[in-house]
Amino acid sequence: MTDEQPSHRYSAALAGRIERRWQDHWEQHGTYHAPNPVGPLAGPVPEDKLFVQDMFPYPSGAGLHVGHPLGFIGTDVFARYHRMNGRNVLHTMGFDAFGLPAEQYAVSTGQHPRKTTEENIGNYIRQIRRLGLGHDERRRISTIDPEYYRWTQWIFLRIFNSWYDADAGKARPIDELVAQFDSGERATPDGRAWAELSHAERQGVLNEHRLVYLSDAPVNWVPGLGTVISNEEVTADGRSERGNFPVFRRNLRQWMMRITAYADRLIDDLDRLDWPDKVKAMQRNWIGRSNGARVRFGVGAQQVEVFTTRPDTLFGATYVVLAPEHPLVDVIAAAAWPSDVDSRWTGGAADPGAAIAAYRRAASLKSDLDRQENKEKTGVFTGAYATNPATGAQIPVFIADYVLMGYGTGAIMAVPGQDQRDWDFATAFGLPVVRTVQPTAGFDGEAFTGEGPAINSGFLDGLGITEAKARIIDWLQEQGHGHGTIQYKLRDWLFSRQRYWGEPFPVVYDADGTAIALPESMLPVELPEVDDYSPKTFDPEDADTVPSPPLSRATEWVEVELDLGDGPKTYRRDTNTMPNWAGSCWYQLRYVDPTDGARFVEPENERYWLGPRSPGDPGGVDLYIGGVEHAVLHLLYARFWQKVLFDLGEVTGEEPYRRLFNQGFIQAFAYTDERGVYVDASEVVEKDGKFFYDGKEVRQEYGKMGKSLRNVVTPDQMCETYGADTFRMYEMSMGPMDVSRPWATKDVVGAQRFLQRVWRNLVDEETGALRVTEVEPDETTLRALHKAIAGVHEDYANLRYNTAGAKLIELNNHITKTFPDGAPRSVAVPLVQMLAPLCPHIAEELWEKLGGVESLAHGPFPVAVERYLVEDTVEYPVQVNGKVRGRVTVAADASQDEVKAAALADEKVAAAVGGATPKKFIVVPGRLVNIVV
RNA sequence: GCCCCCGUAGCCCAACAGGCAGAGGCAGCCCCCUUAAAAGGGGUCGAGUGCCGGUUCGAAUCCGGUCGGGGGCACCA
Repeated sequence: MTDEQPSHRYSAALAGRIERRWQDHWEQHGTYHAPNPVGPLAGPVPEDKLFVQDMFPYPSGAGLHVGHPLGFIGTDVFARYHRMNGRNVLHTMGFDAFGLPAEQYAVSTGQHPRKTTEENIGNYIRQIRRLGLGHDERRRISTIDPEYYRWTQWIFLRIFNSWYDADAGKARPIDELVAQFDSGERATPDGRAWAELSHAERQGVLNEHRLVYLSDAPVNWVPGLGTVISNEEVTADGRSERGNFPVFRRNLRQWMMRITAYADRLIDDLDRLDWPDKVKAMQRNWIGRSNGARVRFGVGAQQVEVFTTRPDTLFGATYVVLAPEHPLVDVIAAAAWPSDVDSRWTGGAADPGAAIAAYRRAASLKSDLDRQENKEKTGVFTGAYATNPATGAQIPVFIADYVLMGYGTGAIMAVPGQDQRDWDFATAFGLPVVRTVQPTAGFDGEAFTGEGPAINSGFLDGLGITEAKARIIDWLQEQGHGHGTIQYKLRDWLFSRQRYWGEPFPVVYDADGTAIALPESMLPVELPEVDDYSPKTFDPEDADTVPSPPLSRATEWVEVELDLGDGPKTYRRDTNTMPNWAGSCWYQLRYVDPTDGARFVEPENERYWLGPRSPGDPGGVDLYIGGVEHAVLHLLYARFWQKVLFDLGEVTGEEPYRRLFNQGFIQAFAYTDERGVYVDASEVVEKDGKFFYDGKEVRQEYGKMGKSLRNVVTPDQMCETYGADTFRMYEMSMGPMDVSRPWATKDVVGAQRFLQRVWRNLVDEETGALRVTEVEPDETTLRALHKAIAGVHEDYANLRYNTAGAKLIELNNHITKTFPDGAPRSVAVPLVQMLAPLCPHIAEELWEKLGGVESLAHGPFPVAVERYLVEDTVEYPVQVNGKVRGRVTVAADASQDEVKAAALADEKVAAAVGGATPKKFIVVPGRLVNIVV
């Protein structure tokens, strides 16, 4: 039983006592407080700083499972390593605490979401504190704190009061645009003088330029959630990421952020970031920049403009297709079919008008999912013909739902010879195919999309695709038929939600319905108390519903009398709230200056922690760790805000996160019984490769850790059973940080045994007394030690904690074997120091026992002595024709000839060579010898 | 369908820039301590790197193909 264990063995109970003690000590002494250059947190600051950040956690009511802290511990080890080496390290953690779960919980219980959210935060802090994370707890922030969201609102207003000057390539204050209109430097849309426009008219004009604007464009309406969502929150199959409800495109008046103005910079600046290629690729793909041309096709008196990335194929355009919703469809549609109309083109209708109406009706009944699953090409002829500007040919104009209104111009020129979709449509409708690129020999496919010389293309013939594109664009411009252009998939960011638990907009509407930004002095606009937190939700399938936000029912709050400069008047507040991403768009800036009441961040502090460090450096957090699931959403929005703030001179960094690292996921096995019901995974036992629960065989699955799979393991359980240091050591030993892997509780004991051995090498398990000796370690030990020091330095700096841990185990195993009477002090000390980033509590305890007076948090960290890293002698394996035949040991500085001589002198090698003259003699210095005969 | 990443002992993982396939942990096996037990101590076994081919004196590593797993995008003109 445990009471028979030596009383000072490093058990879970002892570890727990040590850990609590040091957690209290660190908190009381502010051990992890990082000084700022100026302001309330000012202190002496070394030039060498490091800002390490975890992705903003949402404080879920379920608490942490062992997968969550992987990244948190990873950043902590990195921060501790650098802190011990003398850098000023900023590491903390706050909470992204607005969001749907708290609101839904509030709806079902009637409790204020603030209450449950704060309780969850309290529990979260308790859990992460127990892990020994070295956070500067003065810098904890929470997005729901009015002192935080006042600045979220403030940034919103800065963006609202800005426009994008495409000529300057940056955002500028809206006043400067007003000045341009006022002076006549820039013409108003209808040519009237600025002074002649009414207030509402002026605001209407500015709305077209503001970086935040009100839009009536189609948005993603989710009746099942009662709110609209952004494009990024819609899944590939046209449903809401949250709740998996159907999404409908509806025209609703909503706030939009003009992120498209930054499309080029958001793509181009990816090259300046130290990010995983995968994430960069996802962002590039999402922004979707493609170079091409807009080409105008005459249709009667009208012009239909199409977008194409292959203007070089213009000579092969044999028909034109408009999206069914395209506004010109009704204008150009012929009154009657031509006499010889192909029966496949009419949809069985009597005339084009009827065919179009029927086709549109059918298309509107199809969900996005239907459209994607069924790739059979459908469409109807409009009865109209367009003129191909290159060939002069009259080509039919169709409508078809494979052309999307939302991309490009909503119209295409169809080139079946070079585009498979057009080929499919042409085949179904009996349309001609003209190849304009010579397919490679032996090509037997349909549309040819590869590289080749132009054919059937008049003055383009013989040119490669790139030259042909350039030539035709020049020609289109000369002839006035079109121009080269760049197209993006990225759309503006829908920025309003019909929810309660989010940041209110700092905007009111006057009697004309014009949006007016509140002055800074009126911030924060606080959330009002309401009786019912729920947005009105609807039948998820009912598209004909309109949002009804909870704030609209807070009538006393909505109707407000304010003096905005021209006397007290009644205004209406905006009843939307900001999306959940708003708070996380700028939180690294607030970590830097969490208590600043005068500014969102003091410029000097921003420059120190987040500014560029060298010419061309975009600035930003030095290491940002989180899951890859935010590759597009959060990371794109945050980059956008940062760039706006940079343009406006509010910050010096052009990018928020200089270096990004995606940690892997910890997954876990789950088990189902014969009914397919999940059973408690912790009760399952393995026998001969089969799994049993309660004596009955169960089936093993593998997946995310979660309540529904009944396979959750919590850090609390691990701390209880093994201690936080053991848990940290194990998580970091499981593999490289970026690799996903299965959780295995049974393996944790390995980490605990290691710490027990370290403890035992330094401390008498019976008495608790230090058993470190003053003996001088032998040469072999010193070599092992310094090799470990050199390796551990490199591993920590490169996030290779698994190998760093292995090197520490190796060194400790050496001590165990070599010094049964206790570790020599000169080895024990660096061992403890090197252990500290991974297992800070036990390291502090041992450091104190060794006589350390100051916490080990700020070092020292051992430095390897070069002399012990170079070997005196080297053992070379000697290969003959690639097979190892013998080994020779020579002096490390032996010349190649000496190595050769030694190799040939070896009996076994000589036998293998057999007296033949070597054809080749390879000596890889320090590595091996290979003799080719 | 297109793009990206990954396949090394029973399991999790190492291997600098191509150079003896093994650092570390779990499990297994043996021994010690123990009335007994293990979250104790000591020791030990174990793969030729998914498969096929190429380059090379030499390939886990580079190249081509193939199979398997994971992820992203998907009628974006």
